Amino acid sequence: MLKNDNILLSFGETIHKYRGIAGLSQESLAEKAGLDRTYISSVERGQRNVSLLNICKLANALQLPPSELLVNVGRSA
Amino acid sequence: MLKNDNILLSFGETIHKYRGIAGLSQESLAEKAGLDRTYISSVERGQRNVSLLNICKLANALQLPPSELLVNVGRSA
DNA sequence: TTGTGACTGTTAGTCCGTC
DNA sequence: TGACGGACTAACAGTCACA
Repeated sequence: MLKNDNILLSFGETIHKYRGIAGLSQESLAEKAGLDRTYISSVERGQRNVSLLNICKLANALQLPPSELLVNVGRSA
Repeated sequence: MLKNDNILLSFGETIHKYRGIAGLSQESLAEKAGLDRTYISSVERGQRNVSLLNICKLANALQLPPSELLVNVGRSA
C-alpha cells in the first residue's frame, strides 16, 4: 500500500531530522537506543515497520516524548 | 523488562479509553481498523508490541492523530 | 462482549560484510 | 558516515476454537 509507505517514510524523516538536531551519527544513535546500526539506516529510509517498543527506545535516545515522533505521521493506514 | 510492559499496558489503556469514548465494542473497532477482534483484545491488555502501521490503523479508526495514542506512554524502554 | 492459548507465515531486528 | 545486501533468529501479525 502506498499510504503505508508514506507513514514509514514520514517516520523515517522525523528520526533523521531529530538525529541531526541531536548531532548524532546513525551509529551513535543506534548505540544509545540499544539497536543495530543498519536498523537505524533502514528505519530512516522508511523500509521498516517499527514497533511501539522501538519507537520508545528511539524517543528515549533522542530525549523526546514518543508522541513527538508521530506528529508528522498522517492518520491514514 | 518491566518498563516495556508498562509501555504496552499504558498504550492498551489508551486504546481502551478512547474506544469507550467512541462508544465502540472491540469487535466494531476491529472492523473499522481492519484488524481482528482478538487482536484488539490482546492489544488492550498490553500483550502485543504493536507496530507503527497498526498504531496508525487504530488512530484512524478512533479518528485521532497517531501521536495522541502515545501521549500517555512513558519515555523509558 | 471479551479473555485466552495456541498456532503459522511473515517480518522485525541482528550481525556479517561491501561500496 | 551512510547506503545496501545476505543470512540468520526472535518476534509480530493475524486467526482460530473455546471459555
